[in-house]
Amino acid sequence: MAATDQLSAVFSALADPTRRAILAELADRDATVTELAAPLPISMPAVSRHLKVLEGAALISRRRLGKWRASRLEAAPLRDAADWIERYRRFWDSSLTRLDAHLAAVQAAGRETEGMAQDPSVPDNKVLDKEL
Amino acid sequence: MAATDQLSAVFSALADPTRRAILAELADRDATVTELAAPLPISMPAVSRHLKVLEGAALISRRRLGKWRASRLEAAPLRDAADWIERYRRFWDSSLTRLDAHLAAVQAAGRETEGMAQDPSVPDNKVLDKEL
DNA sequence: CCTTCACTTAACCAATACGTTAAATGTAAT
DNA sequence: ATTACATTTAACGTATTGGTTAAGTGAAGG
Repeated sequence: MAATDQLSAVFSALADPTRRAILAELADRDATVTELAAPLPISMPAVSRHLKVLEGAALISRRRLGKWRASRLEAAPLRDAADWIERYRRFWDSSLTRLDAHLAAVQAAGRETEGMAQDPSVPDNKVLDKEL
Repeated sequence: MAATDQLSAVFSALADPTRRAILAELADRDATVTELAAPLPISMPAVSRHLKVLEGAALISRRRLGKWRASRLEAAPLRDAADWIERYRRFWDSSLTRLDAHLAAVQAAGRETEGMAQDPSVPDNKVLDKEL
C-alpha cells in the first residue's frame, strides 16, 4: 500500500511474511542485503525492495559500510502498532482487571440483548474518528 | 493481500484506515452495514467489501437480523498480531526486566562494534524460519 | 585502470486492492 | 403481488504490489 499514514505503512509492511522474516533476522543482528537474501527464496532485487518498504515504514535504518549496506531494526513504529492493538486487549484477554472485567461484562450484556440499537433503520452514528 | 496465512491476513486488514475505523466502531457496539457506512466517505458496496476482508481475517463475524446484517468484533486475531509484535518489545521498551536489560545491553554492545559479522563477505546465516 | 563485488534501478508482467455505478438478491412491509 | 429497504455481486478502471531479468552505480582490490 502507498504509505497514506504512518500506522498504515507499518501494518502494510508487516503484512508480508518475507518482511516479517527480515525483521526477525534483524532482531538478532544487523545484516547486509546479501546476508538477508541468503535464506530467502527470492532474488536480491526483490529483497532490496522489501528493505525499501521497511525503511519507508521506518522499521529499519540503513548505513553504508564500505562496500556493504547494513540494515538495522528500528522498533519504534512497532510500539505504535502495538499501542493501537492494545486498545482491543480487553476483547480477548481473560486476565482482566476488576474495572476491565466490569466493562467487559457490560459489553457482553449489551451483546446478549441481541439487538444493536433498537431500530437500526434510524442510526444514530456519531462520526467516529476517535482514531484512524 | 490474498490471505496467504492468518497473520498476514490480519496485518493486511489492519493496513487500511477505513477498516481500522470500522473495527473502532465495532468496539463500541455491533452495527449494521448502513450504520458503519454512514460516517465513511465511500459507497456502501465499498464498505461491504471492507467487511468481507475483515471477515476473511476473522476480525469480525456476521449474522443476519431480519433485513439487516450485524457485524461483531472478533478480537482473537488481534491477540495473534499483538503476540507477534510483543517479541520486539525489548527493542523499544525502556522499562526492562533485569534479564531483558542484560540482553538489551548485549544487543547494544554488539551494535557498538559497528560491524556485523567481522567479514560480511563470508555470511554465516542460518536459515531462520524461527517465525514467519 | 579495470575488474569484481554489493547493491539498486529500470523495464516489464501478472495479480491484487480499492474505488465506482448498475444490477441482483433477500427480507419486510403494504 | 408489489414495493421498499438493506446489502451483495457484477463489471469496470486505475494504482499498487511483488516478482522477474538486465542494466546501472559505487566502493575495493589486483
